[in-house]
Amino acid sequence: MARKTGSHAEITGPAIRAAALRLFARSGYAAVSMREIAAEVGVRAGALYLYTPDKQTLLYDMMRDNMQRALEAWQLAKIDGTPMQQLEAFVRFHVNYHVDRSDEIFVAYMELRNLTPENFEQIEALRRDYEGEVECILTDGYMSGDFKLADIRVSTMALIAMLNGVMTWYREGGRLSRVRIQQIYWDMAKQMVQA
Amino acid sequence: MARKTGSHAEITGPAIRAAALRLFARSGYAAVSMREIAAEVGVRAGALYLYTPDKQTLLYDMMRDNMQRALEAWQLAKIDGTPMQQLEAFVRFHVNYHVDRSDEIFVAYMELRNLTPENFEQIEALRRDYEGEVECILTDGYMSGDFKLADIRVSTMALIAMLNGVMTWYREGGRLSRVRIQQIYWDMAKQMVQA
DNA sequence: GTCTATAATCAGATAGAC
DNA sequence: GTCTATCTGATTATAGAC
Repeated sequence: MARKTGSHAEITGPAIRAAALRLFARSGYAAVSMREIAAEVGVRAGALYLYTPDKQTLLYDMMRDNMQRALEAWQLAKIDGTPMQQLEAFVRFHVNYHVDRSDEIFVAYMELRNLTPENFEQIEALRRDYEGEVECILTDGYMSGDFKLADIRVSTMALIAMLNGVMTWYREGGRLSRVRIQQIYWDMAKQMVQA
Repeated sequence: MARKTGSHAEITGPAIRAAALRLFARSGYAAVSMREIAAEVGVRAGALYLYTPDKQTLLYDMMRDNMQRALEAWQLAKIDGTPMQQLEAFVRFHVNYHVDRSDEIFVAYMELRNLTPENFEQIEALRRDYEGEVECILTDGYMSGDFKLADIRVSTMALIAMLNGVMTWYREGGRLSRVRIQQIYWDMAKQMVQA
């Protein structure tokens, strides 16, 4: 990995973000030093500051980009249709996205408390946008009588929490295929909301 | 809080554990210094080492005690009966316990990666014991035909993840009473497993 | 049992050479 | 664009006074 002096802006920038993501996901933001990130990339710690003003901004930019990417991906995946069809699209999207990008999602959930108050507000707003998408679907289904829910807000939190669980246990090449896992979670979600 | 020299072993020990729990829950193990814990208790950092050999052991002892306390509490709360009755007892216990001791549970989930490998193994074993209790109930219900589950293992993870969600949003004095929250989660859990 | 003082190390971040 | 060297301050943990 070690490398001599030279210009590699195009690869070093993304490499830093990738290394930081991997290390933050594994050990947590506070436990990872700038020197560790640099070593993973193959540069010295000082070189990192050509790409980020400080460690906090490195975390914040990463989380903001990840949340925005997730929101954009959902905007592309969402469909028109009945509340039940919309919910199925969401469950399948969410499970798939969490399996594909578990480090990003893991950091987005675990490192909220390591953001400065101002940065936290920004990320929290994006997170609420994402939650709002689910709450809209559940509200539509509740109003139309398609869903039976004791409490829309709690159901939203419960559904998301249930689905998020997949990222804590899923490992590539495990017992269950991605499609099978999608199907299992969709079966459970359907039962949770059914009228 | 500040206090002069004197002997207060009976109160300082518990005070350290309480302060560490609160601070670890709020900011994370790696982001909390021994000085911060000491300041919260009203002593100097050196005094902490009369009560713990090091910071890692402080975390490990706390997590082990918390997991064991949770397991013991469940042993007292669990009942005989049909799988459905046993599941109801578990859901109500779990939600109640998470609401009552959210800091303990939060630390137990968030700080696993800050344990040394040996300590992690111990805590992980206790966590698996707890999960095993749920998996047993679901297996019984599946075998008897009371529950309809696509995959017992995934259902176990999904149920626990869904219930754990309560600790991320519940706040004392909020919109919903504890009994109401128990009921809502039990309704959702029941729908998730119903045949 | 707690304090003060300190050792030893490591953190984030910057300056200037190449 | 990266490195070496360094600044400044914080960290865990210990030793010895009281």
